[in-house]
Amino acid sequence: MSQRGIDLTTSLGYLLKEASSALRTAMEEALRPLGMTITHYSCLELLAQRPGLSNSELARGAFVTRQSMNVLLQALERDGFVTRPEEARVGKVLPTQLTPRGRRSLEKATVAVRAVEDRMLAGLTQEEQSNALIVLRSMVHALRDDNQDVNPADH
Amino acid sequence: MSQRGIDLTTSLGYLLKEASSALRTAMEEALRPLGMTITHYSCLELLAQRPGLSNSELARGAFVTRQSMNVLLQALERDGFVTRPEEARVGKVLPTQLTPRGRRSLEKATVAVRAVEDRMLAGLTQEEQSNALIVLRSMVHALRDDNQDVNPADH
DNA sequence: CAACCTATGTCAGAATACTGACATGAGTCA
DNA sequence: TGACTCATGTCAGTATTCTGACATAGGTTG
Repeated sequence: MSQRGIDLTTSLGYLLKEASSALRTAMEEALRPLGMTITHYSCLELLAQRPGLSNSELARGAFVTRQSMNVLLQALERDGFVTRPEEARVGKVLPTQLTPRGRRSLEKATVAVRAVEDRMLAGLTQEEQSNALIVLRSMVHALRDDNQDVNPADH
Repeated sequence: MSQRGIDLTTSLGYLLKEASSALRTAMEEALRPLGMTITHYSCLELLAQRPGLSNSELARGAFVTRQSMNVLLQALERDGFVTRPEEARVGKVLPTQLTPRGRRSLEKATVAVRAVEDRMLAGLTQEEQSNALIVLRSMVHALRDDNQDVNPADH
């Protein structure tokens, strides 16, 4: 009669959280010697690949609120890792750029993070990895707010 | 010469974080009407499946520190969702039990969480799901602290 | 037995992220 | 043009989690 619980040992949701937690811990340990946090690193990595990203765009890319990213950006700007124009050229958007110092800092972090990711992927075939990519993308898509109960309409 | 960045669009680590973030947001929205947080729910679910778990064991199962779980347990005990003995029968371990009220509260939450998980799994075949389980377990294992560079020695 | 190590529960302070709120700029629509 | 909606940057306060620290219980090892 009463609803049975969710079996944690076979729940994809639980295992997803476990894997994410393990990755987070490993990355924190790898970045700690560099005095860098995960959000800190994510911000620099995003800026390296897509220079000129705004505060809100960086927030979405790093999976935090724009308020959290804002305080981080102010610290990064104060310490000379990034630069932002005084005023917006259009709207209120302030495009952010990496400084040479920010780029150097990111390079060390990338080495450390890549080592963690390589360790995580060890023991998985190329096919398993690409299958995992597909499955994770499907989960992300299915969980979107704007995807409550509509039929699968491909872009 | 210089280390190239990590391509976020094809990085399993980044996608893992994205999926985990999406799941977290969806679960928060589902649990908010019940006045329950994710850690809160995780604690009750763990106790339902393995009654008598200690504070530290619950912390590991919910992927938080034992300090965080401790403050949560004190609140849950104060509000009558769980009970703990005054003194430890052996060592310092205080086995925790769900109260009837805690069990009722959990049942509503399980329904909400199951709906989220079903939505996440929609569009995935049974085979894709079990393959994803295997891949995630492999990642978790590879990231363990006590698994730095030893040869694959099974259990 | 004594020294050591590990695990646990707990308190206190620090760090981090979040919610709420406000003003402003851009696009839409009647 | 004016009203409306939406997104952005930012400030302030709150909440949650973490790190540091301590005392204690149990097992291990010499």
